[in-house]
Amino acid sequence: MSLADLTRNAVHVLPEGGLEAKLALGRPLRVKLGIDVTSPDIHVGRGIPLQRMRAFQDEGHIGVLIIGDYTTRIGDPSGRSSERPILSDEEIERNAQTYVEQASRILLAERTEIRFNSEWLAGLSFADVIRLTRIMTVAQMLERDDFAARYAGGQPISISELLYPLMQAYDSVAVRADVELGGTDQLYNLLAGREVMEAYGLEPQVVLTTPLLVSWDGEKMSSSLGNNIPLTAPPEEQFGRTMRISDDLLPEWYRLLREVELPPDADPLEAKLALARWIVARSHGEEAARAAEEHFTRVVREGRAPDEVPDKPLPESEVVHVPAVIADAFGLSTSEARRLVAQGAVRVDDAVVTDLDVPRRELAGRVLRAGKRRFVRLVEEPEGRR
RNA sequence: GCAGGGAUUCCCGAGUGGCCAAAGGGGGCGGGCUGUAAACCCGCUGGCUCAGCCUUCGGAGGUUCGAAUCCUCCUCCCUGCACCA
Repeated sequence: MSLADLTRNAVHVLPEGGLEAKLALGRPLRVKLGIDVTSPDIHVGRGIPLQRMRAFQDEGHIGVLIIGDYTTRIGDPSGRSSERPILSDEEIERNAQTYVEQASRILLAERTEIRFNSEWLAGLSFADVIRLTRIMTVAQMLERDDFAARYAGGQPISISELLYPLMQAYDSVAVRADVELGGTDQLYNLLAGREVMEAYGLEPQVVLTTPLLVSWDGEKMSSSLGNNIPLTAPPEEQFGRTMRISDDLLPEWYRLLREVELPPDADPLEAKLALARWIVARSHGEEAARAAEEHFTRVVREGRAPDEVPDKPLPESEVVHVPAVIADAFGLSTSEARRLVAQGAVRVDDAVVTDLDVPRRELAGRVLRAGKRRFVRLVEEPEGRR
């Protein structure tokens, strides 16, 4: 029974029988999951392996969360056609710090061990690195799909990128992992971990992969594509983004995220709303989920202004140049703002604005709206002044 | 090292002296429609208080009345050859 929980939704559990053997050891297993810090967000898709880690924790095992602060300096090329940008130390540091908090929305804190891989990677000597590189061959590396594709397509592959799987594999050595979790795109790296562990005289880890979550655009969820739902995004944002998925993604999302089957006769709208509530509630609690749904109903379904609209002081002049106000209030260029006006997307208290210049008295105290989701209340008094 | 090819607006990708703020697609934004921030249809998509002006086509110079387009140098990428104790 517990084995089924541990491997729910798993795509690969390798080698065959390996997990059973590990469990038979009768001690808490060390279950590793490495995460890169290239982006400041962990999204719900990346939360899937975290959910697996949680399942292990619920059975008394230890989750070892590895923050790839050092590996990020190289950039994992998995599934990418080009090298990731190298982040500055400050950015890496800033991202890493928020990860623990984000992951805690899913993990059991008391059974989580958090490690930064700079802890051991930074101290390796050149000779140590050479020893590591001897374990695998170029041909083995080029077997990896994305490397193979890039090589065949004449795309550049830097030597440092080839080192990535080895570094990640060495993490497994350093933390003595029993099991390593990851998305299916990580299969190669996880298996490399087995090989490297063996070369260092350790019992190789068991590899468990989970499916990649397909987002509303049909692509795998990814922070760099912008089709993601971050675990720490504001409630309304999480809710709205969830509502973007098409109905036929619902069964998959139910299975992978909620870990239940969507009843075949379920009403799509109700099911999607329930899913959105669940996602928000996991991150922010029931109350926030309720508020997010209310916001969605009001703003998106009914097209009305939300309860809380931020204030925006009007400029001093008698006649107000609307594009300038829009640009300033919503962080757009005045050209973009002009286009919005030209397209009839700008309203003041539900009346469509057609003039670029409007007398100040017709604006004061009213709600300015640009498009469906941008609202601001125009006020007389500049903030912080009296 | 040698020889070719390449770098275009957020991305991909046309454009090879004026008709170019630059085709087309993607993405994004907006409007319509909708249970939906889905799908679909239509429009917009460098900046600027905008019938005009200003700044873009890897970088720096140059030719020309006029350059993304021609020339020189530089940077980066790709391919082939050479190298391979």
